Amino acid sequence: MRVLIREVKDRIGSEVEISGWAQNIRVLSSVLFIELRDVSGTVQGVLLRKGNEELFDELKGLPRESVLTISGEAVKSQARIGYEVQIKHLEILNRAETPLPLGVVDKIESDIETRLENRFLDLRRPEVLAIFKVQSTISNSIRDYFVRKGFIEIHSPKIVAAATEGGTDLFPVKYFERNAYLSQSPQLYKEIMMSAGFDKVFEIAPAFRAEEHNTPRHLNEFTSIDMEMSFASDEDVMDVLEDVIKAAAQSVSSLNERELEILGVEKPSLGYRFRRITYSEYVKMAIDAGIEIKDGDDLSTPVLKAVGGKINQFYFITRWPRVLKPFYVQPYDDTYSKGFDLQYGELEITSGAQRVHSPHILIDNLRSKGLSPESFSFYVNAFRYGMPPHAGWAIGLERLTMVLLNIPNIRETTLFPRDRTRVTP
RNA sequence: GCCCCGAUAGUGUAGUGGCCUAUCAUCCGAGUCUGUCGAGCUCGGGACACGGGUUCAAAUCCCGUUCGGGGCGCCA
Repeated sequence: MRVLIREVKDRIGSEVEISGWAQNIRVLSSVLFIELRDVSGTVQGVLLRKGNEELFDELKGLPRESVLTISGEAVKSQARIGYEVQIKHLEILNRAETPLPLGVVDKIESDIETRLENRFLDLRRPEVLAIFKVQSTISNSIRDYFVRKGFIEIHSPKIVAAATEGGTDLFPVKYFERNAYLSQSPQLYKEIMMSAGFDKVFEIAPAFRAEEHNTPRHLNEFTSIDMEMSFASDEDVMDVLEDVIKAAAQSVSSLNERELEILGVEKPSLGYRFRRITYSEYVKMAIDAGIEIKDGDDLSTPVLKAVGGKINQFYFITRWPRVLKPFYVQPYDDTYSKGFDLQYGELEITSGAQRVHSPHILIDNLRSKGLSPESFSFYVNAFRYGMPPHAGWAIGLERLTMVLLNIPNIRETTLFPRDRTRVTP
């Protein structure tokens, strides 16, 4: 019966059977050591030549990263971790080819490009696995939070007929005799769910953006964590967002101590209240920092770096100018809106807003953004027969993972990233 | 879309016109070593992205192609 390598230390003195990858084999004249790795950790197996000549010779020539099962007694030893497995039986399940296109335990760091080309090998590295164990905690914790608070999980269509928000480029797909697109966001659908009376919904699903960006923080396919709630304001959903982020950080701190240690990252400590800085205040801060910008300009990357780069915390930028936000964002006054972003330093993690709920304002907004209300009739109709006030936001899961683990490149927090030039693996 | 940069063994690199039948490490292979743990030691193997040009001479300079990285725009 197979046990996980992590469990071996609780079975000292008894027989164990473990399976995994032979990540390193050290051969001396009459004894050899084999480091076996599985999802839970590594342990060393040891074999004396004397009395095991045949097994010894077989293992001696085994290529690294071959998959095998070994069994034998777990014993205390002078191994670094204090115990090892004395090999009695061994079954080679699959022999790896040589040389490896990417060393799993080599002392040499490979380029991100080489690593992504051979991602299945790269993902075998404990520090890469750790990222995705943490990401699993984050998404589970957020899902758990929503379910506890009475949100309904939804699954909106990813093949859509038209641009959801305008602006962003979409990936066209052939839909039988018509043209359709991959969804850039569940925005319109989650709002329709408010009209449908679901009250509070969330969705964790891919979003697709056909922008030709080439940066360490953009993907053309990412995982969007969306929420929308009825009878709520921008302030209300900012409270929820702060709660959600703190819950996720708390879960990571308590469930992923080992992964944080492997990654050399401190437990995220979010014992502070997220600051709420209005857009206009932010512009003033930029001006004070000597940057040329005026109220009404978008916050460019250099501005966010100059101002936000000094804030090593989560904080909101609120009340954005209406002209800089999409048509569905509720006005605050003639100039400003109830749209907000959640930032960490210079990086945007979330954007959200209280939404327009009046069909008349919605139609005006669509027109003023140069969009045709007729082509959004499936959406506008939901506003005409009783749409409650509502608000919501969307977090990028990969970006949140970057921030909580202090990882500078979003490709590191994505299993198989889709960027400007990569569709395989 | 605009701008900048890069491409040398499986992997990571050295190299700035002749000293390059190309450096080092890792890796792979052979051998050696009763307990290693980044094992050690000896020997061996393996590369100048592609096409064109300049030159007596090109990994090195120029042009193009392909692929990649970064910055900006835009966004999660």
